[in-house]
Amino acid sequence: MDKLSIGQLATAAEVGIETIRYYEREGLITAAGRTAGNYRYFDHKEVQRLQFIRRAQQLGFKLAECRSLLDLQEGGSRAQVRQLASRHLTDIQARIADLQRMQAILGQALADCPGTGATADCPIISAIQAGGPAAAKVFKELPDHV
Amino acid sequence: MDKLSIGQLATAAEVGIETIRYYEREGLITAAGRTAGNYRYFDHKEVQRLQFIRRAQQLGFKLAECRSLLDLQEGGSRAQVRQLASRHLTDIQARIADLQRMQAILGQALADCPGTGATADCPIISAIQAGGPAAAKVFKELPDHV
DNA sequence: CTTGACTCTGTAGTTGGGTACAGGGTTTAT
DNA sequence: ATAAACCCTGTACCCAACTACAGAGTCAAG
Repeated sequence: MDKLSIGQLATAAEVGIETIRYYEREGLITAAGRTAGNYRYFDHKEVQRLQFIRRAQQLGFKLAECRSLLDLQEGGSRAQVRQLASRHLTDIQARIADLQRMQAILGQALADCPGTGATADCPIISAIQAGGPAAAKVFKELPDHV
Repeated sequence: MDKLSIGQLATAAEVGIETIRYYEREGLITAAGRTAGNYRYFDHKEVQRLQFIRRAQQLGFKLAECRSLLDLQEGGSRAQVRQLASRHLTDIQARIADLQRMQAILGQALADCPGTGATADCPIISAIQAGGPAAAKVFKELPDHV
């Protein structure tokens, strides 16, 4: 058979069988057909498709975005791909900025903390409470996605 | 009454009533008692406690970590607080590093993309596929938490 | 004394990306 | 022929941090 069973596809693409069925339900991949006994069979190109999905996930794309990218790959414009990637990059940059703000506050609080004694007036605890010394330097309201 | 009803506490701390009941179930706050009609009542200090939780969340602490911090606040050592904060900071830094790697790949791919034409050989799509030109520069396996 | 606001418990749903069965049917190798 | 290995559907479960009811009881103002 020049087609792959679901197990062969799973092995080839290094994903779980349940994952493939899940992706099929979610519309990310499609079985080429079914055998007489109702077994799915897949084209070899689905291996590439699954690898594409994994790489896109490693770049932080959600499954829905992976689906869009796959759709665009076969019949979309570069402008559309660009827009998707660009929005995603903006989102990543926002998340970096939020994490960096947390890092700044925590790093300062840790630097201020002698590391011994009881927790009364601990600079780390203070940094969490409103107007704590470390927090006062950088504290701001956070957006929803934190 | 010098105590607060759940609704009054919710208003004062600017959280939802359901959130307070959820936090109680999770052991983050405790009602001072119950009325004859089985209504919870709370001490005013719970307002501060809820605000503490919110600030800690804004610093990226999970609820379970907030609970630990609150426990340590009343009867823990600075060393314990330090350890918790320090581990959290390490986690944040790892997440920043991952996001920055994504940013580098996507940023490069976007820079390489003219933004017009079909998606064949689109540098963004290529960056996602194995060995794409932008990806080749920086691509590595990602840890689990991405 | 009634109306409306408030609260109670308990359960289920949300998002995202799967994972884990249970209880069957199919296929393949010997 | 039969056992092992494979596959099917459907459902439920996992994480986190809530949120949304349903259906009942309670409380305060007029």
